[in-house]
Amino acid sequence: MYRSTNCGSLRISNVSQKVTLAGWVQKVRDLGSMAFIDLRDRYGITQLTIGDDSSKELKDLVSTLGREYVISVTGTVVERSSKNSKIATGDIELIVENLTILNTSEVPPFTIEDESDGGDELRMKYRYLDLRRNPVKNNLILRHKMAQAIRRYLDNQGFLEIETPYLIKSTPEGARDFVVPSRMNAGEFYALPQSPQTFKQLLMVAGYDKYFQIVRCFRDEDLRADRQPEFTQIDCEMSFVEREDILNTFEGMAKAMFKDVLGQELADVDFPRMTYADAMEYYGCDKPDIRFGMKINDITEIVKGHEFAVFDSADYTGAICASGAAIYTRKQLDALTEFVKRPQVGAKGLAYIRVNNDNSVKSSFDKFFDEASLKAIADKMNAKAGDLILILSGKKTQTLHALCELRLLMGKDLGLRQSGVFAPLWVVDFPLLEWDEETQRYYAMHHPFTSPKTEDMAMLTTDPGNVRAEAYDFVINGVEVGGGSIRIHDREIQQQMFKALGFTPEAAEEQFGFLLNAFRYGAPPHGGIAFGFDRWCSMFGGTESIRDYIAFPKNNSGRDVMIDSPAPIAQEQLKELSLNINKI
RNA sequence: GGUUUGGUAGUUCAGUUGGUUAGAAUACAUGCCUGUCACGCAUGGGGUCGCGAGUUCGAGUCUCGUCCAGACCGCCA
Repeated sequence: MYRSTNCGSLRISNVSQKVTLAGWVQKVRDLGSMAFIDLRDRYGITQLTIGDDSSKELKDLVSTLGREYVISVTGTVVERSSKNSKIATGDIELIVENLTILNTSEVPPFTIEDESDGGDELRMKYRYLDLRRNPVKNNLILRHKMAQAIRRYLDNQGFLEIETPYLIKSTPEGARDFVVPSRMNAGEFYALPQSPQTFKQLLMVAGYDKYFQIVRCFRDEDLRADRQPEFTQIDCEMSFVEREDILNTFEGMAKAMFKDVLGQELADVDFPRMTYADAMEYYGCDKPDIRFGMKINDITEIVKGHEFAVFDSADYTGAICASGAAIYTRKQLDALTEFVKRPQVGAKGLAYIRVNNDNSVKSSFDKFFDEASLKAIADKMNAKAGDLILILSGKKTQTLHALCELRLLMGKDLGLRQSGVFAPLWVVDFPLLEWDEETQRYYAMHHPFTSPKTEDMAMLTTDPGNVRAEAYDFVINGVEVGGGSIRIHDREIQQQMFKALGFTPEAAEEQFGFLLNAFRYGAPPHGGIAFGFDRWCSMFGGTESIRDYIAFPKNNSGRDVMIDSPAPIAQEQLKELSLNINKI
């Protein structure tokens, strides 16, 4: 027998029991005639004690132990004379009577402790060692709990978990596909799904009116801290529903997660709703962090006419009011200016009005504005003594984007974006289409199966750019956690939609004929939502990188540095697949 | 594709204006140590300064190229 219990379970009530433990040697503290071993497994750490009355054989064996050796020990549980309150088993220790080395270990390349000395790359290369560490292990436990909470909730609501295929067909819309060559069909390729979108809609046609799946999805796009080429979605779809039914169902799921996983009771809280238009106007982006206010004010008109060319010539001037930031020094303001001028943010410069404690005002453009005019701006923005108004000017879209970034930075600076505080939000009424300058055509903002809002339907042919979609995003703390829509279930409208997207009827038929066909046979009204599971985990776990919540993630370049993939394949394999590599 | 930061001992890092034998901590090894739990003390080994070229009497340090890694922009229906 390797073990009778685990390293996290023994307590004072187990004293005098004879037990067998197995695990990894975390640390040996050899004091000469006696020694202590911290034995670790998934469940915790138990201290093993080799007393001065132990046999020479046992002491010699202990002296050969190194970090991460796998051992099995038998002994008696005793109460410690000096207890350790830092670990759950700290009241007891095991007096070792018998010790077996099950396997040795080389010295690991980094310390396997909560605060490891290993850098990211090294920990990824030896991920199986990294996974032994508590912080990573706890993240995977959190992920497991979340998956269980989701399945419990959706099962209770009558949802069926149904698997959909991974080997499907490439489509030109959306992200780049990962493709898989077919050996039996030379020159033809499967694509890995970016999402099971069309399949879940077909399940609705088939009458499975409540479907979900915790499913891997694939997108061949550049990575980020919160983006992996393969990631997991909580994919859901329902029939005979309107938007409200979906939002209510999944608000319920979110609340169940908050309760089951974080112990936060939100049953009586209604998640706020915000239109896309308002989100853009007041927060400069479609996924606002509403843990704090600091809304964007449009001051384009009231700052014109003071002979200040920057404002007078601007398409748009917007401002935010940072409470209590009037104390910012010249150096800090310069740093903010540098921040907004970075190409990623894209502003030309930064103007400010400081409302001093005596209510006098001072601005970076005093030359053009008298005190009364500055006060008028401050009043419009409800600025109080001690506040700092930050102003950006330029083209509306870019300026709002820059204001959004600036607002988030100020929120962080002023401590308004606390971890552990969660501000969920529904953003609704997204535009249906997005104009692309480069290709001179419309693209579906969500996807081509999204239903226009009924009242905007008529504009689909006359003014497609202003059609709103029955689409919604679920946002927590400025992170897009999920998104979905009511789908088109009418063949005619779906064809109109493809037409608006520039598909010829033939192309639409070739790409999505199976769906259009299905719509001939009694497709019910339906809609759904998909949540980024990895992101939601990292949100609840309190970190920004989703890599910490994936057992074996890929690095910035899409590589798995542990197994060293992707990798070339053998000439014979290429031949079997009828492929020639033509490296440019 | 672009912006930016970094690459020096097993690991995390320091390294001045270009100047003698490249340091610290930790890890590791050996010895001592009876209550440790970041054990302590002593001793010791350990370096292609990412790679290549250039400038120079002399390059870890400066220049160019290149590779790798991180963050961000584009991209991600």
